Amino acid sequence: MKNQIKALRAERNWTQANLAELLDVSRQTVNAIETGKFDPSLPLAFKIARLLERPIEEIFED
Amino acid sequence: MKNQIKALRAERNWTQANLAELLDVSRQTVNAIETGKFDPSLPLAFKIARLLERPIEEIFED
DNA sequence: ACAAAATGTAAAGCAAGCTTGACATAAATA
DNA sequence: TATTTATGTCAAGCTTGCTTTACATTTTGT
Repeated sequence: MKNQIKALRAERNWTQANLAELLDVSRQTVNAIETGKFDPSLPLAFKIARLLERPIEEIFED
Repeated sequence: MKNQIKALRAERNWTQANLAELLDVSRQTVNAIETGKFDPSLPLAFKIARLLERPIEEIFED
């Protein structure tokens, strides 16, 4: 599953570490999701969508 | 995380087994999600949303 | 060029998602 | 009422999501 996290994060000038802290997960988790190593859980996807102010379907693509 | 799967499924007169087959997961998985035992993975949430013709955010609530 | 910050990656371990098989209870129907 | 269909639940096992620690590489800034 692809996603637009890296681009949306960059728009905000957030580092992976910044985003990780806001999401309350580890930096490695953010990196792994961005680089497509795995998909976030549904609750984490909701948190990401809220922070990046986009519907889940706009951030993630199946 | 709560969800509206049971109601949306009922609208369509689908059994848990019907939905499970359409989603390509086990009946127990559908049951567990409906009864709140656990949340679906993000890919499964996408499948559910497509089948039930609603955005993820309308089906699931954090 | 150099140092610092950011990103990528790996291993080991625990938690959550999902499987199959089996059985109990509830709801629908003949 | 009796039988079938639907739902709930449990256990054991496998896979995936996420953690911490650690280190290598790339990018940024002086």
